[in-house]
Amino acid sequence: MLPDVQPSVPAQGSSIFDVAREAGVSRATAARALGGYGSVSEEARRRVEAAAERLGYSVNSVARSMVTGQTMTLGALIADVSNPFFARVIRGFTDGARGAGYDVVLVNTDETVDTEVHGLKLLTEKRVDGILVAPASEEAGEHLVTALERGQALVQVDRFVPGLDTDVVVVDNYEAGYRAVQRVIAAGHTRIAAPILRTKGPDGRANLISTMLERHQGYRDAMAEAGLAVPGAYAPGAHGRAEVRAVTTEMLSRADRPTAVFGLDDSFTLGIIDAVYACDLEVPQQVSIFGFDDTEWTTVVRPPLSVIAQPAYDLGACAAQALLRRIQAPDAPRHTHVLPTTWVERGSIRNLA
Amino acid sequence: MLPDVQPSVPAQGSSIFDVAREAGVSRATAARALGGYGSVSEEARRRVEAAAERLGYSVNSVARSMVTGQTMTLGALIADVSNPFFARVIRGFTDGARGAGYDVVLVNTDETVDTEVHGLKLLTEKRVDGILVAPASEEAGEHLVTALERGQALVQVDRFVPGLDTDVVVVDNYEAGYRAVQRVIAAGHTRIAAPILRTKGPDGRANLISTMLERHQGYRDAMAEAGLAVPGAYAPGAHGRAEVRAVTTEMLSRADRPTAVFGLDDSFTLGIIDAVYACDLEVPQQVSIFGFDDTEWTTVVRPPLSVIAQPAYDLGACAAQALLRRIQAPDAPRHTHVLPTTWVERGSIRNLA
DNA sequence: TTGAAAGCGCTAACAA
DNA sequence: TTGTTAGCGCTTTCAA
Repeated sequence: MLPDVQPSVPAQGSSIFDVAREAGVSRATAARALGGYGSVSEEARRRVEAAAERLGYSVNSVARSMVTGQTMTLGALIADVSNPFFARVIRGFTDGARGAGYDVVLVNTDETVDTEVHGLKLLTEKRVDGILVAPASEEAGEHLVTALERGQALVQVDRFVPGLDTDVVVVDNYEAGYRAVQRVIAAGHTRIAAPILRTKGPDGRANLISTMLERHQGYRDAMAEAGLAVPGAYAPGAHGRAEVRAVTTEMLSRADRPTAVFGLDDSFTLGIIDAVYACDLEVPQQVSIFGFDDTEWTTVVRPPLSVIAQPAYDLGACAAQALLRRIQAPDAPRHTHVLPTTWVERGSIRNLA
Repeated sequence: MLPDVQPSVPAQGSSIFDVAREAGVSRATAARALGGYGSVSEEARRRVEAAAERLGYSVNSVARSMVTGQTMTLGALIADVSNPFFARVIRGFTDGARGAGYDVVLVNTDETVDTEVHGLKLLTEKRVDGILVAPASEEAGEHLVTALERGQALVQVDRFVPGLDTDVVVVDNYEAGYRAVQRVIAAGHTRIAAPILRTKGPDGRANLISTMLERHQGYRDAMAEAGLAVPGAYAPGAHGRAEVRAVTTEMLSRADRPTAVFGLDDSFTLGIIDAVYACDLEVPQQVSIFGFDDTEWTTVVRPPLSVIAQPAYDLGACAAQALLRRIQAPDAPRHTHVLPTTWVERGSIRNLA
C-alpha cells in the first residue's frame, strides 16, 4: 500500500509523494494521473485527484521543467513597458503566449545594449523556451548571434539586426514615413520638418534606433523626390519629449519655419504639440502636424491628429505565433512578417493646394 | 584529474560537469567557483572561469531553483499592461525587482476573477518567490487567502481585498476624490457629475472595482456634505471609453446638465472629453472637467486638464520593496502603504465663485 | 495498468 | 580548499 520510500527530508508543501501515499499508489501513477500522460485506471485517477485536492497539492513546475527541458515560459526584451507602444506589443505577446500555455517574463532594456545583454543572459539561464526581442541597437547583435547559435528560439519585433537569421515581425517604417510625407507634400506643403531621435549610449556614441531612422529616411526620400530641401534645422536631434519640445520651439521661431512637422513617434508628437502651444501657433492654420502611432489621445487634441497607425497589439501577437512555431520546428525557414500600417486622416494637416 | 563520473546521458549544452572536466576539478569546486559561494582557490577559480568561457557555459537556474527552493522570480497579476496606469506600475515593480536580482512574470487578468485564479495557480506552480496582485474583485478573495495560508509572499497594489492579511500599497482614493470634488464645489459648482464603472462578470453580476468605488464615494460624500444633490443621471454606469462617451453625451444634452464632470480614471476622462466634443461644448466656459490620473496627454488637450495625479511608478516600486521584505521576513508585521496623490490645477475648471 | 529506479543539473552537508 | 555524496520533485524508460 505504500510502495515508495519516504524521502529523508520531508518537503514543505506536499509533493507528489504525499499525494501518492494519500491515494495509496506509487509516485509514478500519481504523476501520471496528475500530469495527464501515460495510462491510468479510472479508479486510480479518481483516488489521486481526490488526494491531491485534499492535500492542496500544487505541481512543482520547476521540477517538471528540470526533467522535460521545457519551462513553458517565454522572455520579452523590450525597451520600456511604460511606453504605450510597447505596452500594447507586450499585451499581444502575452495573449498569444498564454493561449498556448506559456507565461512571459518581462525585461526592460531602456534601449541600452548592456541591459539587453544582461537580460538575455538572465533569460538564458532561466531556460525560457523562446525570446522576443526589440533590439536596442541594430549594430550590436553579437549576443543575439550567440543565443541563436546555441539554438535559442528568437523572434525580433519592431526592429531587427540586419543579417540576424530570426523570424521578424515589423511594419514597413520606411514606406509608412514615405507615404505620409508624400501625402503632406500633395497637400501643398514644401517646408516639412521631422525632429529625429538622438540617443547617447553609455560610451557617448549615438545609439540609433532603426525604426526611427527608417521613418526619417522615408521622409527624406519623399522630400528629395519632390525636389524639396531638408535643411539641417528641419531635422534636429533630440531625446525625449522635453528635448523635442525645445528643439521644435526653436525651429518654429525661425523666419523660415516649417509649415508641417512630422512626429516620428508618440513622445515626439507630444513634444511637437508642446512646442506649438509654446509658440502660440494655430493648428493647422499656421502649422500642420502629423505623427506616427495612433494612441488614445490623438482624438482629444484639437484638431484631432492625422497619424500613421501601426498595429502594436498584432505585432506582439504575431511575434508570439512565430516564436511558438519556431519552438515547434527549430529548423523551419525563417519568415519576416510585415504588418500593414494605416493612414488615419483627421484634421491636423492644412490643405495648401 | 577527472574526479566525477560522466552522467550516462550527455546533456545538450554544457553543464557544470563539462566545465569541471575542462578545468580539471570536481563538480562541486566548479559550482562553487561559478556560483560564488563556499571557498575556492584563486587558481581553481581562474581555471573554472576560463573553462566556462571556453565552453559557453550558462548556469541552469531551473536546476539551481530546484535545490535552493528559490526561483528569483516574482509574479504580477494585474488587469492589463496596455492600460497606461498599470504599465507604469509594472515598470516600477520590475525595476524594484530587478534591483534585487528578481525577474517578473506578467499575467493580465482583465479584471476577471477566473483569470486571476488561473494565473495565481500558474504562478504558484512555477514557484515564484512572491506575487504582486491588483485584485479583480474585493469580494472574491478565497484563492488569495489560500495562497497566503500556504505561505506565499503576497502584496496587493492599487486595490485590496478587505481583511486579507497582506502588505498593501495604495493611494487614498476616497480622500483624493473627496478633496478634488471639494475644490470644485469651492469654485462654485453645484451640479457635478461622475460616471461610474459598471463591469459585468461572466455571471452577469456586477464586478465592482474598489478603486473606482472609493473615488466615487469621496465624490458623493463631498457633495452630501455641501448639501448638494447627486441625481441618478449624474452617476450613470458605463464600461469603457465608448460607453462613457455615450452616457455622458446624453447627460450633457439634458436641460439640467452638470456644470462639471469628474473622470474617475484615464479612460473615463477620455470618454467624457469625447462627449464634450460631441455636444460641442466649450471647456471650461460651458462645462468643467477634471480627472483621475495624470497621463502624458493631459497637457496637450485645450484647456490643459486639472487632475488628481497618482504615483503609478512608485506604487509598483514600493510594492516590490514590500514584497522583497516579506520574502526575507515572512512573519514580520504587515504594512499598508498609502502613497500621496497630488492635485494638479490646470485650466479645465471654471471658477463660478 | 502499475511500480521500481534512474536521472535532469545543480547545491549543500560532510569528510578528507 | 577540495571532493564525495545525497538529494530537490518530477518524468520516463523498463519490467512486471
